[in-house]
Amino acid sequence: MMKAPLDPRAARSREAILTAARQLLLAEGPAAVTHQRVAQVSGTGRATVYRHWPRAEQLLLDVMTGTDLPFFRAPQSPVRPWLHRQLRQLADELRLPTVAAVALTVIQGSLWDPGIARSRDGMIAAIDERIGVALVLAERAGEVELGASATDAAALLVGPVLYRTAMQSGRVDDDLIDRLIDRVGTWRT
Amino acid sequence: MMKAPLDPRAARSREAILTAARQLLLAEGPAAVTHQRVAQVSGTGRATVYRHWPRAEQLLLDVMTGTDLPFFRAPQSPVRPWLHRQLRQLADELRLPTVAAVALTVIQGSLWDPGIARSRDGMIAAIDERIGVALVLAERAGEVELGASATDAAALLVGPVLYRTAMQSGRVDDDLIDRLIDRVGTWRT
DNA sequence: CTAATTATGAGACATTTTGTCTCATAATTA
DNA sequence: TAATTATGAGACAAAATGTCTCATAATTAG
Repeated sequence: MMKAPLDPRAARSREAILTAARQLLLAEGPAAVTHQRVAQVSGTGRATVYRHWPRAEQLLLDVMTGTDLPFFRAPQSPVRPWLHRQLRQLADELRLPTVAAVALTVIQGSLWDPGIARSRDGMIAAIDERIGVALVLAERAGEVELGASATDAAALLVGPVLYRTAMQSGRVDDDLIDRLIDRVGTWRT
Repeated sequence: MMKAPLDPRAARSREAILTAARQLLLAEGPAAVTHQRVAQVSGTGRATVYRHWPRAEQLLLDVMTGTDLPFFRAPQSPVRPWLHRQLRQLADELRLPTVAAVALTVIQGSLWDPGIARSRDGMIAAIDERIGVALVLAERAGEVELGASATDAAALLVGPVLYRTAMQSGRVDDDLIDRLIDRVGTWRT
């Protein structure tokens, strides 16, 4: 990506606007992310918000894609404890209002907004692929014998975490994480 | 619940409004459920919509609670095939835009609207409890030896289905369902 | 250092939306 | 048949939306 050498004033405005929009999404939900309120909160002029993002929905999308969720990066051997740490981090972050708001807004927004749907597909594909890479790594090291494809494994691991945090609004304890990992294949250790 | 003997005109309006609101939620998302648009689509007067639901968010909530999801009702013995059928039905329904829209709007809306949060808690508690009843039934029949609590079992069963349909936007095949059921305990059959 | 460029905030402006009325009318009920 | 009541149409003020212009200040080019 070529980033055009941006005028520092524009960069400042852009950043202030994105921050305010994120703040509004957090506090009051996506419906609160309007040009007017973002202008108020960010301290910028209303026209400036319109200049940078003519449509509010695009701003919201940028807020969400801007908050990238760094999960399951850089697998380490042995894979099991690494996977446990990643799932723990995922569970912990999903309890943070910031992350939950972005994640659930992406999930729901994909139903009607193709742009958001693409964003979601990107995130999910990344997660699925990273989990796949990690599990293959574990299998090559003789650490596990896989019982599911990468996408199935991702569903088996992440699905329950999501359900527990977003639906049951409860904590994911380490026992549950262990149980999830157990059921993705047969571990030799 | 005492239902006040309602004027047929009011009942008709109410029904038309709810239908239109559901339709709008489906087609364009919760942001489209405004008094004005609902009035247009339903063919009722704008004032009538305001009379019945002074706040649009309340109307949206009624739309969602009105669409009740009849899952995991009335467990049958043997439990395993019944559980399989229920999960299949859940997966199939979650692929319907109607159900997905309501479900995901509830999930996301609970972050900011306490009323929606209560609604979600009710749904989830019902599902968890029904799954729990079914699994205890199976255990008493010697069909399975449980390896998880009711809420854990619900997360293990429903979580992956939700992740596969809502996030990976893919089909839940019967093999996956079997695998899910397998991992909720040790089955004797 | 100076001059040209450019993003900004303030605000004007027409348009649309929102929320609250009133009122004549038609459906319902007593 | 007469009284009640929900409705649609529309008036109305207030707020929000989207698009302008313009003077100003920050930035950049020369």
